[in-house]
Amino acid sequence: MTPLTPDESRPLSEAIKQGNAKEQTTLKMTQISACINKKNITIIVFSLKLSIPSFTSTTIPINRHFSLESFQETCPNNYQHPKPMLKSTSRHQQQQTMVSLVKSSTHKPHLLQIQAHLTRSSLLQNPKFSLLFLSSLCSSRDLRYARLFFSQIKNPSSSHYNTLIRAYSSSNSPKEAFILYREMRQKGLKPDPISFSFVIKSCVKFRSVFCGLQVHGRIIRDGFLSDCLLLTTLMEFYSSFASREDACKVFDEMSQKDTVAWNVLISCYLRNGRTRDVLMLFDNMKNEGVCEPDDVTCLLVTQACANLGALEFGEKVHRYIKERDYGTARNLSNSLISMYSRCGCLDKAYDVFKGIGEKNVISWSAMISGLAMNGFGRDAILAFEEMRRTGVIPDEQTFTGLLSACSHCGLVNEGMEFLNQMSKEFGIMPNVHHYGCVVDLLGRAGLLEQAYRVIISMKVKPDATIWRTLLGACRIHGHFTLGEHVIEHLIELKAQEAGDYVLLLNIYSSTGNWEKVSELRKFLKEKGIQTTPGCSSIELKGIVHEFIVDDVSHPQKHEIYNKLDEINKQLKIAGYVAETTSELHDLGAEEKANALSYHSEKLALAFGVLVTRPGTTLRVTKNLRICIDCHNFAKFLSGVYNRQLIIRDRTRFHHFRDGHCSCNDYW
DNA sequence: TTAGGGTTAG
Repeated sequence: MTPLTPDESRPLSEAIKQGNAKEQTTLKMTQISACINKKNITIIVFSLKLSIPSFTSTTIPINRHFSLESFQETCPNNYQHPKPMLKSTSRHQQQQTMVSLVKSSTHKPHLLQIQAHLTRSSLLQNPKFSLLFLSSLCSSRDLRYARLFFSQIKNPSSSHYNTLIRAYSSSNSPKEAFILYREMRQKGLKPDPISFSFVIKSCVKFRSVFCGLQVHGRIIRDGFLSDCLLLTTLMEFYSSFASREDACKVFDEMSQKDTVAWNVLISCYLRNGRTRDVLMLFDNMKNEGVCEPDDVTCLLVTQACANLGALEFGEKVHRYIKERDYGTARNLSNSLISMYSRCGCLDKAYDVFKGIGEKNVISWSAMISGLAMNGFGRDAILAFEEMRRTGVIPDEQTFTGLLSACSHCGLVNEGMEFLNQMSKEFGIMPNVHHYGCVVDLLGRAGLLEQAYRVIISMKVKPDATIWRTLLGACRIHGHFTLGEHVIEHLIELKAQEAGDYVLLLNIYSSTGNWEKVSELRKFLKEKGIQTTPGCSSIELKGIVHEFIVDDVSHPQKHEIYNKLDEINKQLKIAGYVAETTSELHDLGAEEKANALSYHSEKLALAFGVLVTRPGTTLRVTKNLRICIDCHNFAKFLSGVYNRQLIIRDRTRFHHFRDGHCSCNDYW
């Protein structure tokens, strides 16, 4: 006999049921529920034999040993034939039992019986009890009973409304919360700050800026602007509607900003693409000393570092995590794996991975994706096999990582095998991301027709990204007829972007089709389509420097351009020849070479060479795909200037060392 | 026993 703990409430009712065969027969027509609070356990036997609800209950202190005998001892008379206890027990006990019963019962007929009984009895007229009962009903997933019960209450108080509003705000019909809020105001009842925050939350959930703004106005009029928690909810509301400025305004107006408020602000910046500012906010928090960053802050900032490829800052956050003893949190570790992988720092990602005691599917998938994006496709597959051996079940994202591993390393057969395996063995239907990897895999391998057939035959609707992937493959293999065809699909989806036309231009120019080039350029000019400027960032000593094509904004611009000229000369001596096919203009060879010189990644690299010593690692992140010329440039630079280079572009990592690229090839 | 806010960990 062992003492009971709250976790054992369910096994307890099972234990009673399984007592012995005789007991089972006796209990066949009854439902047994057990309800536990800090001190006691209440066991309720609910009988279905009688036409009106009848039950008996007993309460045992939690520290006492439980057995079927002790249960029978405490209620010897009622055990076998539960009698309607509502007639014989005190009112308080009745209420207690009813509430316990509702809380532990998920059986609909019971709820209906209880409610029918309540409607007949006088219990409903007691506002305190009706509130209790309403809140019990609200804990059920199905709010229809709560709504029905609510409609039977003659004069619902604001507490009644608040209870129901709270339940609806996190339900599948959040709009009901707003409707109830309006109704209560019409009746002259005033919501308090707590119910306001539920209403705001529901506006976020049913995506209505208009309703949310109305509520904000009312909050101002009712004078609740000093409530820090309510204002945090409002910040989240503005943040979720991409109104970063409004969220900031609310933040500034807060008299007391706690860590959660800072976290909401950081999450707002992260969500709205102001990633670099997230790092600044983290520093502000630490330096101002008012609010110490917590584990959630670290999680958010880690993601920002991953997006930026800001390794040094990420390491700083990692140190902070260790200092504050957050290191054992698996979500943080998993996020760190992703951060280090996305910064091209696989050994550190692996260190974090090794340190996780119990690795879950997310830990494994993060590691697999990390290996994949850094060009270690075979190791990603080995990791997957190891994961299977440890008994972890793969999910959708595990296969995304695996398939991208195959596409990065040109493992066509393996990739097709995994695509087959995922649905057959694991029952996971390939989604658009999985197909995207397969299209990329086939496309890069030159199997363009097969890639096209995959898109046409897949069960999910092809999105713009998947067409764009195929367009990229057309660019590699100079297949302009299929490229034109793909653009048509993108136009059909109304998703064609400037970058897509640039790819098509690249296809035309790489095949020397200058007539088509000028035709398309004319078209772009007429339509006013602006191409996205290339942008590269490099992190040095914890500071992220950004460069755009032909950038002249950097304070050290003269030194950078001089350095770039010097590098160009040196690389030419080493055998570097400017590759011009990806350039848009139909220029002379000399002009082309000049036009290529100031791509943003070259500026970032020149700056890196300028301020570091030989032997260092330079990490560059680019928003678009790196062009073949810059790829060559980097390859030569890594040898001539003795720098290890890790360039992350829109699709993958490129590692360069001693004049070689880890992929051994541009693609 | 009406009872609040932030993390899409990959």
